[in-house]
Amino acid sequence: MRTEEENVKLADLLFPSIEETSEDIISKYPNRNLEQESLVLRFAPSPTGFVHVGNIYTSLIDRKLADQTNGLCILRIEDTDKEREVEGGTDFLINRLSEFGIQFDESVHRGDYGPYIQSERLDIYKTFAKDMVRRGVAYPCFATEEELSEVRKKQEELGVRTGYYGSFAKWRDVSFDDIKKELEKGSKFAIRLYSTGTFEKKFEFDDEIKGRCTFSENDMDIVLLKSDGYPTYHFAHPIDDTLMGINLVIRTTEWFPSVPIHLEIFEKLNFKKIAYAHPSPLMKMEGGNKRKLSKRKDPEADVKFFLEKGYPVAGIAEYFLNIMNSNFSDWRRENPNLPYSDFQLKLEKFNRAGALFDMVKLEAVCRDYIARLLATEVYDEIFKWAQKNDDKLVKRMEENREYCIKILNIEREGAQIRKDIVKWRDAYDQFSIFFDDMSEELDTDKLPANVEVGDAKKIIGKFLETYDINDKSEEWFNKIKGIGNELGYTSDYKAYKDNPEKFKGKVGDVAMVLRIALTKKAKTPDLYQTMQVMGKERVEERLKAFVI
RNA sequence: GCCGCUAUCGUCUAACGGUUAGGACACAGGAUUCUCAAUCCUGCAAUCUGGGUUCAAUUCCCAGUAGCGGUACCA
Repeated sequence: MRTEEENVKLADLLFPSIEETSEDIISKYPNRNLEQESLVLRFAPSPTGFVHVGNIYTSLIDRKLADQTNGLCILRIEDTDKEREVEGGTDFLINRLSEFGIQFDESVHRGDYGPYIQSERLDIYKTFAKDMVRRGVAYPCFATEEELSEVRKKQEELGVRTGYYGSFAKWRDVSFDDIKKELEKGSKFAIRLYSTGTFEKKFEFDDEIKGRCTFSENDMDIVLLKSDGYPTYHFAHPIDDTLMGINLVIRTTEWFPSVPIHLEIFEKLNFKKIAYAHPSPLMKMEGGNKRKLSKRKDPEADVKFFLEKGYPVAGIAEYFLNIMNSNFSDWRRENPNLPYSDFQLKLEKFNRAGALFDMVKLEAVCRDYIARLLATEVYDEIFKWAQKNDDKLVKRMEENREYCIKILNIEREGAQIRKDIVKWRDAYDQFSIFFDDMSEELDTDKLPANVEVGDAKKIIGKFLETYDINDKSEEWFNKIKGIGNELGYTSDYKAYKDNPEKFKGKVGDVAMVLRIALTKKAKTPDLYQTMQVMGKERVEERLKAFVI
């Protein structure tokens, strides 16, 4: 047991270089001048050089809630684990986030409540740690890694909870002199919380997503400051979020069990508590079990996957919104033309279990999203994607802007909207039939089985004789019917169905011949529109080549 | 092991204690059509198990089971 005076002496002994007090620091972070309902949120990732889809999911919640309440969304870099840190990780992260349209009001290079990188805040944490030692609510611990794992082993054998608590907390009540002696030996120390909780005591707590929950009080003397001088998450979180004026902490459920620890630290720091919301992470089904989307096993866990393939970031956001608040899809149906930012996200509507990440549904949402766009907008998006992924495509699109827009506009304006673009990479399929150098080779096996190659050439020959680009759709089709009837391909489907043997085929076969002669493909958009977009010259050229 | 959270069609989910348990995606069939897509119609398909409470339970309570998370000088 140490006296109050001894604790004051101990604090100075432990942190001789820290001269500021915690009050000094707090005074540098004035209250934010915001409306009461405005939320100040923070997205606080570690710069590991990898951006997980879950990061996009979570940061979207932060950004959205801040926007909805005229609040602020802050980026804070949590680089306190030197083992996992990657060079350039922070810039990489910021760039990736911005590719997904996530911007921050305060970030590494901007804002008055920084620094926003934890490794630049070490003195702040030390100041608070010193203050806590002085007040006897924290203490130095000299236990080595080996000693700790031995204790853990013993605890496991005994069948009791593992951890540094109660009688297992060797350095908790050591005398000032003994600590001083250890210090003089040059031993490294961590600073631990002097917990006063009782594990047997339960308390209730309200989470903004999970609702009312029951916890045991924390009784672990968890590490606040590691022996390398860096804070643990448990310590940095209350300090940073308090100083930065955060009023709602959103973080995934892996933090949920640590709530009692954090609440106790808030108390010992004399800080006002901050509301929490713990959304569940995105899951994946494997062998009948759910698991978190894994960096190693799932390519789609890395946002690079979506960026490279060109999934529309707004579509991804809409899919996430769907998972967060399932009423989003109803809202979308009622408001097809509003941006998703108009949707009111509600924390209380979040699902409490983990949702499975469903690529099929994601693609359906992306498809619908793109279907709502104008051809020019689709062009712009594909172009932006190509600038990062395909120089040849950029060139092609620049040189053929109007042509490309016309292509993308096929079956887009009007009641019938094609939904065959899911991602920008699908542009290749859209463009390929319209550019000679992207075209496939002719494969006569694709012709309908009942049409001889000779007949096919006859069909095309006859078509060329009467082809007029100025024909309206109806006239155009009448000509095809006429050619068919002349050669024994009926346009009377009923008659054909009743007596197929009386005919060589039906008009559909004739149209198919034209389709293949023109595009080399059996599946294309509306043929009439396709020909209108291609233009007279290209159509005639391709058809003539087929006849030869 | 201990602590906590969760449990409705294959998936995401909706349902003041009273509903033929609703929708979306997927799937199957049909209509339409020059192919494909789109569109429209139809179909398939769910309250984890067992106890309570109640006139009445998907809903409230308890237990079990399962899944998830935590149990670090990682975040």
